[in-house]
Amino acid sequence: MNKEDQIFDSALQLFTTKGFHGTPTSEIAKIAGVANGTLFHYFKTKEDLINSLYLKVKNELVDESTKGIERVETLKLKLEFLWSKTIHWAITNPQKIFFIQQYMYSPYITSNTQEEVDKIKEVYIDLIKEGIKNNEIKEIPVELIYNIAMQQLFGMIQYLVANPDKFHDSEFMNIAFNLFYDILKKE
Amino acid sequence: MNKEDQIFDSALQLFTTKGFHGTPTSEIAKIAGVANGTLFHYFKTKEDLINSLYLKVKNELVDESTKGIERVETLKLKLEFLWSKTIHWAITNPQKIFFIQQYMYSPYITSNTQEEVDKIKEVYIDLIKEGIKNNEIKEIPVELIYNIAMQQLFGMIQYLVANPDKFHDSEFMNIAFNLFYDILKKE
DNA sequence: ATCTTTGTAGAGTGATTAGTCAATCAATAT
DNA sequence: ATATTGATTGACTAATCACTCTACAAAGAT
Repeated sequence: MNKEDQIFDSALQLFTTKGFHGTPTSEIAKIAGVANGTLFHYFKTKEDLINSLYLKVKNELVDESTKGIERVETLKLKLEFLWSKTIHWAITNPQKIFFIQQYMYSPYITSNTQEEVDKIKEVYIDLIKEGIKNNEIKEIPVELIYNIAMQQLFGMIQYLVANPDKFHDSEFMNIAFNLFYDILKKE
Repeated sequence: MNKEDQIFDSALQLFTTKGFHGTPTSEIAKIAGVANGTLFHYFKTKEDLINSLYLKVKNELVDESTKGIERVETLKLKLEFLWSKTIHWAITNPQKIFFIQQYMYSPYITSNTQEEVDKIKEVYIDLIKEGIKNNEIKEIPVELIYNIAMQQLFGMIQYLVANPDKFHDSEFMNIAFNLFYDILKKE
C-alpha cells in the first residue's frame, strides 16, 4: 500500500476514536509508519487531510452501493439493491460509516467539500426524480425524500451494527427493507 | 443569567462552530464574560463541560417535546404532539439541534453520558412499547423503531431548517407527519 | 552521465492551550 | 464580630502541536 493510503487509514482510525483536534498529526504519521513531514508532503494542512478523507470515504460509499445497479430492472429492485449494498458496505466498514456520521455536520468539513459531496449524491437524486416521474414514488420535494430516506437508512445501520445477527435473518431484512420502501412508494 | 448558564451558552455556540478542541477554554470564558479560572470552578475539565452541556441539551429536547403530553388522548395524537413539538423546538433552537447532531457520535461524549441519555429516552421507548401492546404500532424491535423514527425526524428537521417557509404550510406538514406515522403504524 | 522532479525523513520552532494557584471578595452562619 | 464557605479573578506554566526547513535518496528525463 502506498504512503498516501497508509496516512488515510491511520487518519480514519484516529479521527473517529479521538476526534479531529484530539489527534496530533505526529500520531497519524506514526501509526501510518511515515515521517511527520511526509504527511505534509501529501496534504497541505491537517484540514486538507480530513476533507480529502471525507470525500474519499463518501465516494467509496456511493461507488460501492451503485456498482452494478445498471443491470437491475425495476425501480423497486434498484432501491433494494442500493439499500442492501449500502448496509453491506456499512457492516463491513463500520469505521467508515462511523466517520461519516461523526463528521457530516462538523465545522472541519468545508462548504467546498460539502458541494463536492452534493455532486456525488446526484446519482440517488436522479433515481428518485425518475421514480416520481413514473408515478412510483410519492410527489414530495426530492431533497426531503432523500434526507428522510438517508437518515432512516442510517438508523437501520446503527441498529444492525448493534445487532449483527439480524443481518443474516432474511425475514427480518425483508421487513426492514419494506420499512424503507413504504415511505417512498406511492400507494 | 448565572455564570454557569453563560458558560453553557458560550460553549454551545463555540463548540458547534469551531469544534471541541478547536475552541480554547479561554475563548469560552471570554464570550461568557467570565474569567478563565471561573470556568474551571464550575467544570472540572473541558470534557466535563461538553458532557454536561450535551446532557443538558438532550434533557431540554425531551422535556420540551413531552411537556403536556399527558393531556393528549390517543396514541396517534400523542405521536403527532411529540413530532410537532420536537420540530418546533428544533426550528427555534437550530444551534442546539445542530450541536446534538454533531456530537451524538463524538468520542468526547463519554459512555457514561450516553447511558444517562439512554435513560432520558425511555419516555419515548415506553410510548412505543405501549403502542405495540395495543396493536397500534408494528411488531418490530423497539430499538429499531426508535432509531429509525428519530433519524427520520432528524432528516425532516434538516429539510425544514433549510426550507423554513414549509414549516407554516399546514398541508405540507400534514403530509410530512404521515411520512413519519406510516412507518410506525400497523395497518 | 547529469539534471530535475518527487518522495521521505525528522529535528526544530513559534505559538497556543488546559489547567493551576494564590489572592481577593461576597454571603451566610455562629 | 468572626469564621467559614463558595465565587471570582487573571497571571502563570508545562506541555503540546501544526507546520517548516534542510538534507538526502530514488527515479525518470534528456
